[in-house]
Amino acid sequence: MQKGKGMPMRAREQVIPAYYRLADDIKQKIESGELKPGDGLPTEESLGEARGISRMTVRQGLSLLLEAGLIETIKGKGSFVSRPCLNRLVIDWEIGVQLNGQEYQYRLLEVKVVRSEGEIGQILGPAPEQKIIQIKRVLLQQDQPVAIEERYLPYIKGKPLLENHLEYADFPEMIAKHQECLPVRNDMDISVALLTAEQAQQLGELPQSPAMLVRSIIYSSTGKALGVSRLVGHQNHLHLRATSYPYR
Amino acid sequence: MQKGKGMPMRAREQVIPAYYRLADDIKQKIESGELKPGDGLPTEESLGEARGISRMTVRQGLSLLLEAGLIETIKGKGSFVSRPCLNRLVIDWEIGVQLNGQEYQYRLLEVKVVRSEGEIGQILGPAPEQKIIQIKRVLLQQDQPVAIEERYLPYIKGKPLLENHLEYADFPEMIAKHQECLPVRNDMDISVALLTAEQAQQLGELPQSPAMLVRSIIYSSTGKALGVSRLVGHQNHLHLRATSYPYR
DNA sequence: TAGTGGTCTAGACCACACT
DNA sequence: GTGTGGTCTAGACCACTAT
Repeated sequence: MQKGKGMPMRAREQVIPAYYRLADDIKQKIESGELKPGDGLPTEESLGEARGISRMTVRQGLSLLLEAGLIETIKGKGSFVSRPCLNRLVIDWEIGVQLNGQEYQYRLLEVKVVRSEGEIGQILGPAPEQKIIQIKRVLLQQDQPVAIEERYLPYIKGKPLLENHLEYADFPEMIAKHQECLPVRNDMDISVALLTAEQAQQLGELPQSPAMLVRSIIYSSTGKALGVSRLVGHQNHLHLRATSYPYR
Repeated sequence: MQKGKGMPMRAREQVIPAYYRLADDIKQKIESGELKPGDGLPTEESLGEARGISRMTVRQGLSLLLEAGLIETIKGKGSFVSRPCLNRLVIDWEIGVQLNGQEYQYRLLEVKVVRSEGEIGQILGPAPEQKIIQIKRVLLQQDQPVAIEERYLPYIKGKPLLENHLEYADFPEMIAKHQECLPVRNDMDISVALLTAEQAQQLGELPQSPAMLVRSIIYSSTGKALGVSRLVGHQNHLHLRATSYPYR
């Protein structure tokens, strides 16, 4: 723990970079209330002079706070503490997490090639001759079925779906493997639905029971839909948790 | 529009900063497929040489791509195109947007002070003598009630709730005005619930009708709960839309 | 040992906001 | 005009990776 000659002060300080320490100090002051939303920060130059670091290094530190949404900067005026935005929320979509964090298993129900029609056909392809792969799986917790997932993706010659993908891959991963285009966007729609007779039977519920429906559409960078997934979850087992954007 | 002597080439290029143009060019190459996930980028030095800009400027550009999740950098090895993460989704929680984007109105139903008890009491305060303000509002679309919102926040002396806040402020904003601590975090839980008799009556539905329930808890930086909100939405009117993190 | 990204400097000029 | 943040340079040394 001693400094010693092999470890000069200079080096010790560099274990944590100067720009990071600056950002951390200011973050502390904001979270402790010493700096309140709307308050102005010292100028970049004076922040650097106070710590003996150059302005570029100060800016590197401030850019961290900017990314995190802790401050805003206005050219010609200065940097100011911003009010945290609590209306932008992040969902980490890992199905295991959403199922109350408990263990779960998959069981493959069905894989078949269907015609492009109905709602899914509308999304996936205007060409009516387009063939679509449909994959149905059931999610189990302690051998109890808790949700049904249907995935739809265009049938592409020479891009077979490997068995282990069918069993284990999450949807964006499966699409990345099966498609020629790179998937770059995922749009989700979360709503309440009533179980169809078939779904109810597979879940061991009564038809018309309420359930959460999560529909997900994967797009390429050109805006082409590469796949659709529909997850129908038992109301008592499927929750979605979201939290406001980092503000770390 | 001519360059003229007042507008040398140098200045014209600076309209869009060099670091931004670098980032944009690389982004194009990734989205067009010229650069695929896993591919390595040229070194920072060579990127700079090719464009006649310094390495620090190159790094500023790459940091944009890093933020956006388009690339990853590994010290000592290089920068690499990353596979976009489609499992992190963002919800912009603006109630108007969630209600199918249509116009809506609020109607205040009730404001009262209640004792801290039950689920809300558990969250808001261990002190049983703590008083809690309860605010109930109904959301209307075209004069049709579509959702009920209940807000709970600790009663704090000398921090009155102004009438216009009751009517119009969103929840984080209301808490920021009424609380001494700065709200920094919002945890949401989205689930399916059945309408109580009272809720059904207020929404003009049958009791036990399925609905979407969005519970939101606002926290301070010390982890203290500053408020709880429960939004119960009619299944046909309340959707949540989420999209994968920018990847702009 | 050579190559890479990570950190940092001490300047410079610019555009913008105030007064 | 003065002060601020935005952009940019031409170096430097470091730590890490690979060979």
